[in-house]
Amino acid sequence: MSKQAEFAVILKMNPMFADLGADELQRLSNLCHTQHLANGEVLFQKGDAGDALFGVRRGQVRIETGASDGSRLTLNFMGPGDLFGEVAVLDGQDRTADATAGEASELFVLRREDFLGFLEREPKVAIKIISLLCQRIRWQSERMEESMLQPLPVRLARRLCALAADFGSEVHISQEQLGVFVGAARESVNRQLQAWRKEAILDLQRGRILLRNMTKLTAIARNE
Amino acid sequence: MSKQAEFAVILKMNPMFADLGADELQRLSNLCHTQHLANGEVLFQKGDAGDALFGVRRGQVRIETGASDGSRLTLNFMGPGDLFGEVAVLDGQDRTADATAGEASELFVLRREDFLGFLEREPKVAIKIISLLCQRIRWQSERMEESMLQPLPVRLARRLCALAADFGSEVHISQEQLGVFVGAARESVNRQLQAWRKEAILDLQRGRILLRNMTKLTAIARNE
DNA sequence: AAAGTTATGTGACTTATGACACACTTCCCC
DNA sequence: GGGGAAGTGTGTCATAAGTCACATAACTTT
Repeated sequence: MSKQAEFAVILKMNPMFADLGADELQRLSNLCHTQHLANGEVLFQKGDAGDALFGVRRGQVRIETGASDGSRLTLNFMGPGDLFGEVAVLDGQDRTADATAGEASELFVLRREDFLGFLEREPKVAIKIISLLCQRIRWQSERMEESMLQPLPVRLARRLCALAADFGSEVHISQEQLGVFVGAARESVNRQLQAWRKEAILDLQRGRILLRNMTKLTAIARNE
Repeated sequence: MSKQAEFAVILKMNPMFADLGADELQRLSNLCHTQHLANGEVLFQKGDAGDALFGVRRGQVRIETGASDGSRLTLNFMGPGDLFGEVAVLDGQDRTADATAGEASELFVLRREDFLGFLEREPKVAIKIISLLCQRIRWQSERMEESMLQPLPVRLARRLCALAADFGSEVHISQEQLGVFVGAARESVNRQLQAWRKEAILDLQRGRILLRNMTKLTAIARNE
């Protein structure tokens, strides 16, 4: 499979591009480049211009932010097949976090200028993108309100399920960071995790959570 | 001033269209129609196709939703100069609430098909709209998380300030509805309002709130 | 004007979660 | 291998809000 075809598959998996036709997707994929990153290499930093969209071909990229106390908090892990910077490529606003390669990686890069040129040549695609952005706006306002109002166990279960999608059943994250993710105190996170350990839903190790019973966990995430 | 020029002014006031050039705005305004509504007449209902954007020329339109128990909750009031359905006109999704004229009204109507045709002819405008939608997405995700985490008094103050922008200092809304707005129990809303009444920030009447001291209220909304 | 209906005011209780305090463990580095 | 530093486990307490249960007050309908 060609590089471009591989990128097209990744785009297709993202809701933002899922509804594009095969032909449109192909023409778009043809605009992509690739870029290699060594382990620990910085892809972009907070404040950089958001001038490209990235897709992970292989390796891992960590999205993280420097906290005020100097410590770093990982906000997200992007693995093969993940796409990030979709919004930045459309509006060019500055990055709001840092991105660093967690291991030697290869990325697909779609530059903003190329993408905008494409949209200008294909207004029908622009209109589709507009629809998708609108959906996202609606979706966000529905989900957000809903999900922030959920009790901590639900939010926590949802986040663990999401992480499991990236990591498999062994999630490598500290309880502190998990707390930041779900907007809760570290202690509260710990107590909930303990409760679940007693129910054999998961096991705990230092800096690691082993998900034993995804069925129960997703049930909790769906709020019973 | 022509009808179209009047509509252009309304569009210009909305963040979604504020960045369009005068010429683009004019061509867009030329696509508008007007529509008259008698007092109590229904403009659209939940589930209808979102096939147009509306601007209020004169009168008042209530956006409301039928609650499960059959009672109606007013979600918003649109007065002269207000625009609604901006997102629907772009993505055509179904209305998520009902709209009824609160008095005899005249509306500007911009139909979805006309608007999409316009975007297709002017891809540069489409790209601008895309940027604006992206901004909105970012804005939403920032504000939302932040604002749901705020304590009730802050959320309540913010909502009251927003309502004041539409109503002036005499906000006509029940405490029950206010509770729905800010996602809190009616009783909690009442207790907070009582506290503010004692501080002379506002006065309470049946179905009505009189804002006495907007300075203090906005200070609270900004979280001290 | 009597009766019913809706909106408001308030007290008592419950619950979820944050805050603080500290013990214990594991890892890392010199 | 000793001494941090970082991560984790738990108890105690404080607090914000929700829930329930009424009492009242204000409008509506007949």
